[in-house]
Amino acid sequence: MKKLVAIDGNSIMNRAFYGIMNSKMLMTSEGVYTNAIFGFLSILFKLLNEENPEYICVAFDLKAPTFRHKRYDGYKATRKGMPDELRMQMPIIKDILKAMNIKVLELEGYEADDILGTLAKYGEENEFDVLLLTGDRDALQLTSDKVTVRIPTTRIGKTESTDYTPAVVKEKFGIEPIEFIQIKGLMGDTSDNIPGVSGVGEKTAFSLITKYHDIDVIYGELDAGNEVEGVKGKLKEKLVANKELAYLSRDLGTIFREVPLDFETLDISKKEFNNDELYDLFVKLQLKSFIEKLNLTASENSENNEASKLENEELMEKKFDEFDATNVKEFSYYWKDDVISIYDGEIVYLKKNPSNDELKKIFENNSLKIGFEEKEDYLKLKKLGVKAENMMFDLTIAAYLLNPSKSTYKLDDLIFETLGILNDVENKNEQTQLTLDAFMIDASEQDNEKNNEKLKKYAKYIFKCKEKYENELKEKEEYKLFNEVEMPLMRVLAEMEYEGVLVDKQMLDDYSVSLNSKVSELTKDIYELAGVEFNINSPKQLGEVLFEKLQLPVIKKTKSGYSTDSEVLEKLLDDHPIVEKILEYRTMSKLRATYVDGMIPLINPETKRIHAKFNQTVTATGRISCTEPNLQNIPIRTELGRELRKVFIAKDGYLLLDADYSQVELRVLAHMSGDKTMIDAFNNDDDIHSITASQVFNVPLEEVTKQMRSEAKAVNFGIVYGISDFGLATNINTSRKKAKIYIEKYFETYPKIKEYMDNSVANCKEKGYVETLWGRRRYVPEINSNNYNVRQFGERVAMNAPIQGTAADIIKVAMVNIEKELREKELESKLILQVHDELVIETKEEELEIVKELLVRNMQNVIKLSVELRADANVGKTWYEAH
DNA sequence: GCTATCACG
DNA sequence: ACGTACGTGATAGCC
Repeated sequence: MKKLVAIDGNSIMNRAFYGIMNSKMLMTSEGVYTNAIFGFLSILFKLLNEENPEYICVAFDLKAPTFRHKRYDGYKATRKGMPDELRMQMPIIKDILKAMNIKVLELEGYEADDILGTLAKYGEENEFDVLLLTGDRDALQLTSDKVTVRIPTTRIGKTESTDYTPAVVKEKFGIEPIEFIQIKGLMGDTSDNIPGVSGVGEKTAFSLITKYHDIDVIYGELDAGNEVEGVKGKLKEKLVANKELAYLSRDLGTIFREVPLDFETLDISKKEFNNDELYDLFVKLQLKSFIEKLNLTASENSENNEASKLENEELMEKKFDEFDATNVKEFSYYWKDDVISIYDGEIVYLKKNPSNDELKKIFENNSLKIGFEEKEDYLKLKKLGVKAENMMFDLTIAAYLLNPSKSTYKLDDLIFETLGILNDVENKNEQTQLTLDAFMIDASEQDNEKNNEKLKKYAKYIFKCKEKYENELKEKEEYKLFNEVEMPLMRVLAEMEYEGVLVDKQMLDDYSVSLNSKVSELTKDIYELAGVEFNINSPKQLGEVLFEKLQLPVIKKTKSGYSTDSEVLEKLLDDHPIVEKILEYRTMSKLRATYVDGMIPLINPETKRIHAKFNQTVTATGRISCTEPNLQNIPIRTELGRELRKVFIAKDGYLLLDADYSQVELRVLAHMSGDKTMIDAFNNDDDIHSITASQVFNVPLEEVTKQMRSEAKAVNFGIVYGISDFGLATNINTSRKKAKIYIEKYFETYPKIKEYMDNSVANCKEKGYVETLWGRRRYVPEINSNNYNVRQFGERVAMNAPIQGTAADIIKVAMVNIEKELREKELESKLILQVHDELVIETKEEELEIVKELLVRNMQNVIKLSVELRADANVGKTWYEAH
């Protein structure tokens, strides 16, 4: 039997949109959402693969009113329109279906459901095996011997589904498929605003229909004045009173199966995909995985023929010996494992197992090195004794500046997005070929050859990407930031990683032992107080003990159960002695797991130092992040945690010199907003939080209490984060009303700040991005969302990113200047850490005074703002003393 | 792989 | 009526 598949396009797109939305907001770099398209196609390709139907089509609803609207004014009246993020994906999916040569059916006056019903009927009458794909349970009424309804079960990341045959329907719902319309008649449908019989819900409807199968039977008996078993009292009254509505609802809920489709001319047979059109669409939508999955290729006929040319043109190759870096102004390279490929814009060179001398020939010269993740190369070379020069165009960093919100910057993705080339499509095809031929040709030899070809292409594509990126950076006025801040900083970060920070391993080991004994003691106490042994680290088990066994009041819930975070535990302190122990346990076990046991294996046995990674392309705001380990979140707020800083020490003859900015973000805000009151406060060297408190709480400066200052501080922070009354209220534990008054007062005190914030939001709405003082951009597509929460988030981002980002710019410039001056003055002190507003230098004792002056001066003189930048320095043998 | 928690600026 | 403070990373538990 031939297979016919009919899909409810609206319903599946809807499912896909909400199904994938939470996991990741898929969209192209220009802000075109693709999550529903991605989900729809994932489901569609899976279906095509598994079913391989001879006939297939997709039905969509049209906006025009249907016969149901004419029948009943209220039909779908309460339905909200689809969100813009989904709406914009509808025409695109239709274009894709067209390129796939899959028939799209839309008929004025009918819903997709009706088209599915009509096709199903046609299929039944003409001996087809019909499969209906929809997310809507209403379609279950269509199942029959020949018609199966498939409903995807929305699971994030997976496309699973349930197939409904009449047997499955009977088993799950206890009724025949066609009886679903009777159910509709009784219970209606809130989402479509079908009334049903008021007061009759799911339970009653199913029990009545299981027994009587048809509302005609029920009303027949009732009209005849007979007793109907199970229909008494209130229920009987309601059924009688709402008879008309019941019949209307049944009609509305009945899928119409006589849609005027001309089956004579309708061609829904499955055809070949149009490679060129699909390729172009997927390139535009940046949906690389589908190009891979379908083995689509760039073609000369496609819109993207530039990509196809680039991909197919012959590469001129010369022997590596003929490469002379001093002869070219720039070249790109790709270095993987033991092979390095080089492209100078015309000629490609390949070198296997380069010697140190050969590496020097490549990298120790003045020509511009264009690469991918150059920091890693710089470090690798430095460890080999090669000093890379003019390594000043890194694709990752360029791509990051152009869009800092991406989660990864993989080379294949960058090539795909900028050049429209999918780098390993060919490779995939050939790989299957290769296994077949393996017994005839030396596979590894061929493998190597393929690999070399790929490496050469990488070098070329990196060169081509650079041209585009350079232009784009210039267009967006981010080139100076790239060339004068980020690229020089890359080297500074590499040097910092190379240096690392010295750790007192003995002290760390001792700390581990003492924490171990404290943790086991606490564990014992907790078990005793709970009267049961359980895993204290499991929030689930802990929740059961606290809130079920011990009956403590539930303060807050999480998605999966009781919340047991420190905020909740603080509130329960007086209710049970176990709470204090748990809080202490948490502190200790956090210290042990993350900062002691987690850190020990990261000490390099040769240098005795921790060489953490400083990442330059992670944060959306321009800050640096730090991993393996994260040295930017070493405890300081509690004395116990702070002790840990004693293990970070300076080597013999050296000291740790630590300087941090005072209130950079607020100073940046004062400058960018131009608020005179705040500028004056900073320039008078006043305590900004106290000044704020005195204004907001309406008291003279001398009468500001600690409590008031602390709350004013929270308001200042809140302002920087893009304040809301709710957020401030939870933070300082007060009412929303009071928080609102504080904010109003704040804006009265600093009127220009209010103006600046409003302006940031308005500007972002118009341009789609915000920028820092150095022109660093962050795109904020959320700001035009129809979803209130998403939009609010966008607005906060628009307020916060320029401030946090400008502060990041400032310290980055300082770092570049500091490293440069240290180098030029041939000092032996080295920058080793950055913690957002703090820098640490391991400084030679004899150099201390020079370096201290140099450090503070460079931090303060980054830029002349309308407020002074202030940095304060401290010295010590350990980080504990220095900060 | 996701969730909850907690460490920092 | 609804739920939000901004930016990160590491660990443990759990599916």
